[in-house]
Amino acid sequence: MERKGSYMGKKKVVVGMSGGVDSSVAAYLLKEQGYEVIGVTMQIWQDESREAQEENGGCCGWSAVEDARRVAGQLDIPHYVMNFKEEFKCRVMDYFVEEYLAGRTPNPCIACNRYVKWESMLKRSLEIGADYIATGHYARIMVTPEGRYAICSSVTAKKDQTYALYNLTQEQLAHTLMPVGEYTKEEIRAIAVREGLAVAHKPDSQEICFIPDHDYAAFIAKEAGERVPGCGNFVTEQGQILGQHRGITHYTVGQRKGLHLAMGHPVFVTRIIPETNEVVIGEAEDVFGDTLYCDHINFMGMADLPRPREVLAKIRYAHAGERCVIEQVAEDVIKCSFLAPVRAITPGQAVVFYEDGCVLGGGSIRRTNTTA
RNA sequence: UGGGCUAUCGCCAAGCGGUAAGGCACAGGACUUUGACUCCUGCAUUCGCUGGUUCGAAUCCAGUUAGCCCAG
Repeated sequence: MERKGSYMGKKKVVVGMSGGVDSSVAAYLLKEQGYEVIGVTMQIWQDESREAQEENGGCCGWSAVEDARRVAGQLDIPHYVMNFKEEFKCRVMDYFVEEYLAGRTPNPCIACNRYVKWESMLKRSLEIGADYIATGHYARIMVTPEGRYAICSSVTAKKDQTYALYNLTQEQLAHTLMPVGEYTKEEIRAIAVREGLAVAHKPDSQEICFIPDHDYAAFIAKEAGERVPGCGNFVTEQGQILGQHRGITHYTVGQRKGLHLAMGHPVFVTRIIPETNEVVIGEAEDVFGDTLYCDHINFMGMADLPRPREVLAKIRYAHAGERCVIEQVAEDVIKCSFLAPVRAITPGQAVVFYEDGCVLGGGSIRRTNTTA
């Protein structure tokens, strides 16, 4: 495998600047490397209350645009704002709500990456004559011996962001640069300080940016209106009713806190059944499973899956990964059989397959045998 | 209406005359792209109520209230 992009000469690149440290340094590094750099900040949602955003310091608020503009000024590069509110609403926020209504736990960042940051921003960038788009992700893009692009873990495993990028297409990767993937978080911050970038000490953003108060259920209720599921029963796998829940949108598989169930020992959500509006409760060991099926497959480092293959799979962000055998069992369905049980396989979350630190592909978890 | 039993934190539950364990739940904090997991911290001046006996009672006594069981 070889590095991509470094030999490309004087090319034009659009850097998605979130106003944070990472993307600011990304812009700086690319300029140093000789690219013609254009800074772009995406406007993807708008909250009426400004305070909420300022304290959140998220990737997409007001301060984001102002911070990005300030940094672009320091680097002496042009800066534009691109409006992707419609795409974001449709592909991220609506998706987020629909998944919860279906009893699943969505990962909006993955959807945002694939459809907004890349699909929309790349398209618009190519239209204005750019050769590449770049971001501040801690990941690297490699070319496999077969000539396919693959996202690979950065040198800093602890700030790895490859999981959320598994869904990018070959076409998108062909036009993407991730300059900060060559550095550690500490090095990036040091560069920001050394260069006197205005955002050098800004804290990392986290949590879902379009729900600053973290009240997911309230957000879903507001968006879904009449369709929001109401109270229902907490039940055991045997059907025994343990109590009332506040609506399935309040829960995710593996959850312990917030159940208000005093069983004498900790209990966890093992399954959510939207058809009956039930939340199934079980013991700590009941939330382990060894098989899952996923769809919405995206092949990245591997072009297809003609025969079973053992890989490392991550079933949620910040998951270390487990060995498993993957096998294509239908058009757009891969079965994943873990060699050892994994905790809280959650429908809606992504499963991402790795080999030697590089993303082979992944999908969206549908079915599991967590309880059966 | 007689007889018996039980009443301790939101739930369960230690305690048996010496000055209120613990678990769960909950709250706050750390971590975090799952309100996930995990970890840390906090959480009854008070033991159904009223009196009494004791230097001292949640623990003993009397009465009272409530619930459960048996008898009708």
